Amino acid sequence: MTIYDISEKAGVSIATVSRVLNGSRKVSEKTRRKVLDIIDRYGYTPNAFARGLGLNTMKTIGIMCADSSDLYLAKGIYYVEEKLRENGYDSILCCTGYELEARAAAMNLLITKKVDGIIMVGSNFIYEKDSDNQYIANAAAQLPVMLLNGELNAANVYSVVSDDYTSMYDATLQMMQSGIKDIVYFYNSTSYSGMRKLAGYRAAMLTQTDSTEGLEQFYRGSHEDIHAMTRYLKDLQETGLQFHGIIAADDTLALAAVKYAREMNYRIPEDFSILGYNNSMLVNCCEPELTSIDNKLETLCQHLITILLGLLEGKEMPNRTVFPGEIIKRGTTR
Amino acid sequence: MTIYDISEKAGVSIATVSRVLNGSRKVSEKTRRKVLDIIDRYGYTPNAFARGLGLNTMKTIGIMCADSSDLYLAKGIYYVEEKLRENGYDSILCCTGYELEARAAAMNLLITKKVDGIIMVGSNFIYEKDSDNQYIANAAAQLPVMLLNGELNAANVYSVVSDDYTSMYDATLQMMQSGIKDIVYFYNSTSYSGMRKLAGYRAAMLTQTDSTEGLEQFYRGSHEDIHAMTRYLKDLQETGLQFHGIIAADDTLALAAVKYAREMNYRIPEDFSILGYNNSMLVNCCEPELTSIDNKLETLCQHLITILLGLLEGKEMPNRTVFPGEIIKRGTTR
DNA sequence: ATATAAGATGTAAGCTCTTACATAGTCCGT
DNA sequence: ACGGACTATGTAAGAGCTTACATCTTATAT
Repeated sequence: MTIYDISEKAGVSIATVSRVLNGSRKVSEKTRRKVLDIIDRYGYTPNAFARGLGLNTMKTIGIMCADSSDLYLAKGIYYVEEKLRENGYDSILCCTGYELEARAAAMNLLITKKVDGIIMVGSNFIYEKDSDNQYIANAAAQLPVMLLNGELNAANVYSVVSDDYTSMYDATLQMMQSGIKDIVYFYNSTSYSGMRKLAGYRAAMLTQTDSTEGLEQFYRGSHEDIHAMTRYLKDLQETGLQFHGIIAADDTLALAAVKYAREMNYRIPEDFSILGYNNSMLVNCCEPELTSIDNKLETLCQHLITILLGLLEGKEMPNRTVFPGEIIKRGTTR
Repeated sequence: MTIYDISEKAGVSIATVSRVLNGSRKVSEKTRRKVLDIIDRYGYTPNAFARGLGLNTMKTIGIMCADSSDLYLAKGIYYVEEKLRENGYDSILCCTGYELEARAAAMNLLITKKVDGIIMVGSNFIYEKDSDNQYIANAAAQLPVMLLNGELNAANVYSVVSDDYTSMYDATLQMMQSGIKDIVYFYNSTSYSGMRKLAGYRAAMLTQTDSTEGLEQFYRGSHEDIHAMTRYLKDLQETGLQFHGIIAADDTLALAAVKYAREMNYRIPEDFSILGYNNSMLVNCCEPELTSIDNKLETLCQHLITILLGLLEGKEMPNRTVFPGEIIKRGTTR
């Protein structure tokens, strides 16, 4: 069933059918009715390839993500996909893992598939080495590239980010003001936003201490393995390091911190404070419940899509928008 | 840059270029070299639409999923997507929510986009009413439909499922044999596999009790809100129902159960047993850690993809494959 | 009534590939 | 040396849509 069949049955030309299909206004109401009627009587759907060939777009956005099973990234994908579909676009998903090469390959694949734009969900690896980001800049030469919680100074690359620096700065200061000075920063990602968080922590610490040496702890293991994270903290304690607070770069790490503190028989929050990040469902999973920073993921995604759609309509759009986060106080901090 | 440009620069016809591109063997080695050389000198990539038009496929699989931010489904998407890409396919993702209408619409959209097959990740709503599944059967008339943890008796629909019934049956029996008779079944989904789990629980209970009346508790609220789940259990207790064990249909519900038991000051597992399902990262999030059933999601996904790829090559494939689960014993059961 | 503008529809070219069929070139056996 | 059987390559016809441009209607102004 093609446009020819329809045009024949409706007694009009294929151009008219095409116009009806595309909502062009140059069709009389009567003709439109007739064509629409035939179309759904015969259950015709246009061939997406042919259409793509003619229009040179298929209303599809590529989503790149290191790991769709990551709690936070999965939510990002969810919001982005939802809002795209509400606007008549759909999404090709590419989960790349964390290797640069795989990411660059995925990017090319998406471009080959003729997506109209690319959204990078999660900021991993942005900013590691400057040259490592070349693949993004290259892609941006052909289509708009949106960075959710990432940043890159290149033409046609647009960022929507949470102000992780400030959130972390404020939270750290708050914990210090509650009387804890020996706060470990526990993180597992060197992504753009990961680095911003670390910087916020560090800046706040340095307002009251000389150095954060030894306190910044980078955990390399599995992002899901709470056991291993807990063990890491125990090992750390056994090296002789004193600490009575942990600020974690995400809720999973924070949960491990809670576990550690319990095993050490610290009272939380009287003897030991813990702060998480992302305000995910995990905050309710421990006793006491986790204080965590909400970085307003849904809002970020909403804006990101608005900007992308604007770009696709040829409008000028801001190439960097920043949203504040919010500290959600619960039981693990004073 | 089109195939014409390349053919001209290489001094051959477009047919030859096309043959090189498609790995046809009817090209001399010398010509192939020459063409390949030009292609990558000019960085040419074939137009996916034109190619799709000609070949009537774009090596793309549609993935349907109710909620990509669900812990379990997200993992499913992850595995499926990974294995597809390893085999040269990529994926269009549609998150539909749980409404039938939205699911049917998403299905049509995928078909319109000319995907080569559809994978339904998670079994929600399959089997609710028979007529509700018509949209799946219809889609299957046009392309293979794969059900991960779902089932439907229709042509060209293939299932790969975990044997949830048996897992749940065994686990329930085991808990009863440990001495607990008043076990609540705590669930929140009427999906196919949800129903199978329930049936397993029920069958096991009925080997030792007359009825499970009042013990099967269907929770309707948010799938992430542990507070609400805990409250639900408290309310239940306040109605006067006696229970000293909870078997939950997923780990989130089980975590709420742990929380409930702690708040009631039960000792776990001495006074109170809890079983989770999915063996997700959540099992480490409580004290004691959660006994949970592992339904081998990665294995399921691997087989599902193998079957799909087989079908796409025109092979005969089994339309139903079942894998056993495994009870992973931890601290919440005796 | 006539010229003109506006609106509706049709014609045909174009988008970039794939591939059946035609042709040209090679090699073999007799 | 010639017909036949290959192999390598080219030609041209699709594949199903969009859209600029041409044409035909109809309404409007004079």
